[in-house]
Amino acid sequence: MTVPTVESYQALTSEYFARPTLEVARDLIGQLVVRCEDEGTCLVGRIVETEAYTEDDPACHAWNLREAETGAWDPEGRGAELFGPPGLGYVYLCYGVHWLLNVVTEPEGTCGAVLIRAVEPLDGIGRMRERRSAARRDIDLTNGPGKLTEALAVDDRFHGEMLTGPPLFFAHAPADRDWPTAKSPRIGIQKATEREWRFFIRDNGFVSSG
DNA sequence: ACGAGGATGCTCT
DNA sequence: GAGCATCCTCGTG
Repeated sequence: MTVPTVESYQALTSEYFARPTLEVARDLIGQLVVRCEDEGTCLVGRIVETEAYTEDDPACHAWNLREAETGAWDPEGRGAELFGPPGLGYVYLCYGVHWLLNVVTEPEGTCGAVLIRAVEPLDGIGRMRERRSAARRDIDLTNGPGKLTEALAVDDRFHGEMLTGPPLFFAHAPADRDWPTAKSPRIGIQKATEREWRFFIRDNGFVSSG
């Protein structure tokens, strides 16, 4: 049994994320999240659920941050990082308890991000179990946005960092399989609930229950 | 299986 | 003080 190393993975580049947010959110389904730890070994999960957040979106943290007249945005306002370079990490504390992992999309100067809501553990499951002591079953290791950050040791260290290389990055799946992908309204929000901006692999047990 | 309620910290009113 | 892009525990069936 070989332990996967960083060299095994082809990272998704900043150019990959410099596209329309909905496109990126859908394309990320089936791709990998790679979290490198000491000695070059990695925790790896397959992305099975995402959500899109855009500038024209009342549910987005940076909604209304741009001034209509000048086109500028308040760099100190909440969510200003969402205007940053594609591939940037946007990690924030939810309900004062859980870190949630987003990756910034669209060209720099345009607001957008994809929330990673669930992954399927592929490698490093033993270490995920250690971190997720509350998970009774393996199915509960990473089937939610706050759960996967705990399992993968993701916190605000990655807020404002580029996620295009180690120690935390996204990567092409080895075999580009076509997963049966479905969409639905986003989970846990009160605004713009009619938009079907959540994407997930149909019948995958690691998708969050909502 | 399923639902209620609490934890906990940051932002904005 | 209210509102959150959530999760866990502990009740009841």
